[in-house]
Amino acid sequence: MLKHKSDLQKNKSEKYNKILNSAGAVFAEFGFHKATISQIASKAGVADGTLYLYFKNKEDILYQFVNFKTDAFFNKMHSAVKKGNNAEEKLRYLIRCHLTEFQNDKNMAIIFQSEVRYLRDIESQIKDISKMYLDLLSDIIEQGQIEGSMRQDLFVGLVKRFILGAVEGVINTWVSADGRYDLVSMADPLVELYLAGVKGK
Amino acid sequence: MLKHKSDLQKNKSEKYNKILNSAGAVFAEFGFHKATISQIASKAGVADGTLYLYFKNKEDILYQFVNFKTDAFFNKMHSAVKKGNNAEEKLRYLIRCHLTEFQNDKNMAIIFQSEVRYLRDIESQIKDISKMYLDLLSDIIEQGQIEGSMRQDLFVGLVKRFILGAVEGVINTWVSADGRYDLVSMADPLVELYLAGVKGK
DNA sequence: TTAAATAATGAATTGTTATTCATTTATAGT
DNA sequence: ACTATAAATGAATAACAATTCATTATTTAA
Repeated sequence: MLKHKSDLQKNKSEKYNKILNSAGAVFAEFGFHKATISQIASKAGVADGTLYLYFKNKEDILYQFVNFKTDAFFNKMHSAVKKGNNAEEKLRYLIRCHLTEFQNDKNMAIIFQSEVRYLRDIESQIKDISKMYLDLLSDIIEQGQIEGSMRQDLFVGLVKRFILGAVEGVINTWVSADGRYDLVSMADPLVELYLAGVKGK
Repeated sequence: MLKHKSDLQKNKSEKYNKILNSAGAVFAEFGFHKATISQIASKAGVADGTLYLYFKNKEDILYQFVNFKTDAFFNKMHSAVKKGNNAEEKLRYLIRCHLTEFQNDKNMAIIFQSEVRYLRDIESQIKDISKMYLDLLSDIIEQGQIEGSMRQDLFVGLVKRFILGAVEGVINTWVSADGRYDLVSMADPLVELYLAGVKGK
């Protein structure tokens, strides 16, 4: 019966996901290089060899993890941005969404923030997080300029990196503090800083 | 004669520095983990075993490199800040100095920006770059608030991370682009963004 | 000039861990 | 129940690279 097949698919995919999540946890805790296949396998409750039925090699596990998370992340980001009726709102929703997603998935946050080096090395195959993010920001800023809510004299190429860098700085601090405070509450103050800057009246 | 001794010192220290610089280049190119002792040794023109006369182990090489660079970097940063007569000027000199130093020492820039993960792991022994930097920023912001050139309602803890994050974002982009454009020219526009934000009049 | 003493060498050793694969276990269809 | 197919196992292998150390070269000082 069909049931069999779909059960099988489901199990396969369940094991695949189990491994992927375990890997996420182990990579986040020890870093890609210090993480071992045995650690991941044992956290997933399978034998070492089993990982090689689902993944080409260790690097492929990281690769799949990041691509999977990136996809989900960007779907949410796009939805969030769509909710805004103008550039300012879009920016606000974008930053709130970013911080919310990272706060809700600390393993992802740690891996995205700390495995920069390794991700750069495989970046050609990997969905490029920064690129997609920066593109979103470009659109928002350009819209803001058209609307008049953002300055005409901004150099978009710099502003977008400025914005992304600052969010990442805030996330890094949160990661360093082991996620012990509420990251999402930083969103609005952060956006306010982007908009108004630090200069006195 | 004394000459002998000082020559010896000099040679020793020359070889030590040769290895350190070679290591910097190799770490920057391949990343700490993929860099091998043989690569470093051969770039320094010595035998593999020689590294162990000057350094405890591979990790110690990175450790010495980062500490050495950090010291030099912060001396420059402190001098730069001192040149400013008010908070705004100090901030401007700080950012200019940061970008200048990183532009002039790309290996250092790459290692500081990309080996986050590894540096975090040994951070207890290592001079903490972020901490020192954030402290400098705190002082500047607080001074700005006293002077009235910076808003009273700023949450300094957030603002300083915001500023550091944004510079690092700009540096990361430059590193990704393989240092092909002038990083220092970003300093003034960046400071202008910190101060005035992106909001339209 | 020569004998300590010091520095440098690089092949051999060691340790680690990713990956393989012969074997075992589970599943599906008849 | 039985066979064929698929999935899982984990001990054995392979690959790699850090570290060591017996040996060689260089420097020092009398």
